[in-house]
Amino acid sequence: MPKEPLNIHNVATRAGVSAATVSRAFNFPDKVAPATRDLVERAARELGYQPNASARTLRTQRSRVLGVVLPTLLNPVFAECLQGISQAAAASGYAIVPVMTSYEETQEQQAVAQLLAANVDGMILVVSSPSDSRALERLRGAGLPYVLAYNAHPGHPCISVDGEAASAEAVARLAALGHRRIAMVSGTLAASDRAQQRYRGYLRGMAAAGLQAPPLVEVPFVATAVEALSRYLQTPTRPTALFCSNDLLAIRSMRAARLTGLSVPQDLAVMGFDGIAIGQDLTPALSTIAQPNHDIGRHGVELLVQSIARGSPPGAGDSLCLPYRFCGGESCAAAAGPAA
Amino acid sequence: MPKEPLNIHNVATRAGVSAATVSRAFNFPDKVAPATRDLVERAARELGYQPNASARTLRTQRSRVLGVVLPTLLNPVFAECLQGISQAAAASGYAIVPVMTSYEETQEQQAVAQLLAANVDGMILVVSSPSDSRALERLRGAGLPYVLAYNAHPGHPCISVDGEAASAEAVARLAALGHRRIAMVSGTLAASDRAQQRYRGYLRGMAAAGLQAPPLVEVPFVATAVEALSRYLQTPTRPTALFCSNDLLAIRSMRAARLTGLSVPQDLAVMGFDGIAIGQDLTPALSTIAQPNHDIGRHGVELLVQSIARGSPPGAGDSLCLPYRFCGGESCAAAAGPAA
DNA sequence: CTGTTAGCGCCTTCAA
DNA sequence: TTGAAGGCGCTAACAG
Repeated sequence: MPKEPLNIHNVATRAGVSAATVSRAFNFPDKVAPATRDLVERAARELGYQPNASARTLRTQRSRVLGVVLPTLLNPVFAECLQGISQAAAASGYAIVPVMTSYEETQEQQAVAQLLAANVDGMILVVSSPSDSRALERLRGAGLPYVLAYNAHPGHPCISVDGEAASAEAVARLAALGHRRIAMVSGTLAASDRAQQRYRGYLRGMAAAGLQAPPLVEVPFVATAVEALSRYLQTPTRPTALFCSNDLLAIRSMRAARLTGLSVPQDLAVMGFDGIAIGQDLTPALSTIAQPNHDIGRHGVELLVQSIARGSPPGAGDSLCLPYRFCGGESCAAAAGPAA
Repeated sequence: MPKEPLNIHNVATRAGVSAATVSRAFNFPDKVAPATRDLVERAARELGYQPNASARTLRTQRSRVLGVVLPTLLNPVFAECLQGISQAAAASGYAIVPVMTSYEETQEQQAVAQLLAANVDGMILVVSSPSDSRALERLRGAGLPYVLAYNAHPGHPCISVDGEAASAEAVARLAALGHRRIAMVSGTLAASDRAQQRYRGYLRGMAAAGLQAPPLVEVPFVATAVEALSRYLQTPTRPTALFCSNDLLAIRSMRAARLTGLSVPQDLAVMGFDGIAIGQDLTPALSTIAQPNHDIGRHGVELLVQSIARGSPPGAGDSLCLPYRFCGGESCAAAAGPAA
């Protein structure tokens, strides 16, 4: 039983019309007589026909697919963002092709190349460093619409939050609680421009509060983060507050504190950054700078879809700086008074 | 500057050969003379040429794309699994198109229809109920290779763990700790066959331990889960141990306990199910049944890739039951002795 | 309003 | 080893 192909011709024959009419019935229902349309619709339904996306893409040069380049899904920030992208894309009739890069520049390049070959109509990317990215150069060269997410850079269209201001505010809040020894915890600083931006904000906030910033606590390896932090928290000059570059680090810091015998927030205040959902289900609930992860994805999609509709790629001028929200939580409290 | 199209013909001209030769140089490098191959490769590189995926797909009927149907990325279980899928797919030269269904059967159907039209070479799905799924019928009818993930069903190829046995074991361990009032907490039971499977295992485990199972605690809404659980934990006949249908529920249960003034694990033991990574960074670290989420995704991809290579879809006989791992954690302890 | 025609870019016989 | 030709399924001019 060699099943005959389910193409437009087949449907046309069954409906007693031409292929062109079937095509029109699908793409411009108004341009076809109601009676004919019914004929076509019935034939298509009976056969279970769906237009072939590849043929359509080949012919129209539009795939209705958006590429997404992300570091990883193991950090809920990006999972939440991708969820937002997915929903917004679906609402606009787009499919998505995500590619994970593990924070590696070479993988970013490969991802872009792969997605270009796949004929995506646009791309949303989170890169490690927009300044000198070969991947972005390539993209710009191709003239394909793209938007950066989370990254902030004057030369590219970006959906981001002002991480520097947010970090400065976070520090200010900790200072207002009476903390003076506020340390910043970060992953490898070089691996992410967000981390660097947040570090700048931290330094600014410390300066504004008239505090001296202790050395940055860099925790490069996830696997040993809790251990490293525990050791750090046992030093006699340990800080009374930690500002963490992201929520996962903040959660690990809380664990390190507990393992060290410190209670959060009484002995140690912990502030995160990102606003991942699970932070609010912990006890203590995580104090953090919440980014609108879902909306970052959504706005990225909308910017792309609009630009595709109007036929010109988004530019740096289309960048959007979304508001962040300070999320009180329970992991920060007033500093203990000096040992009286 | 009307940029000329970057097609195979163009490359051929520049290399001084025919389009067919360029095609061969890309697809069967051995079937072309080394000298000619160099010519083609150089021309392609200079032009930045990459074969057009849509045209290739149209011609060969193979897209090198796998569809993935998931409930949501907001539960880290699926994010971790998708990460595994993504890596395995990339390793085999496949791209992925994920579609989120919000646990809704109608969305599952749409997702399958959409992915079929997109010419994916195979699909990995997590559905709410395989037994009577219109989506799966459609898929089977199309003869497209597919695998279920997490779902277990004798009529379909599945990558899963024995959730019933695992649940029974979890209960046995709680019973061994001296707990007698062990309640199960679950989301909407009807929304997921996994939840039902785990509930069966719970009942079996209770029976085996000679314990009477209190009524199932169903927590349908995520937003009010902590509140509902807090109320539940204030009842005088509250259990001393909670077996939760998934880790997110377990985490919320721990928070509810704390809010109610109970400490975990001293006053209340909490056991989860899933093994999401973040559970191990909490304090107390989550005791749970860990599933190999990454590997579930990976095996799904490998099964599909193999079946595509051999030209026949996977069958129920190809199902894989992966081992789960009991993860000790810190959220379960011996039951407090009876008030002496 | 509908049909005819041509071609999107590629692969794959078939012939040379 | 290479080239020529046809067609995958669809859409968009252009006729009618």
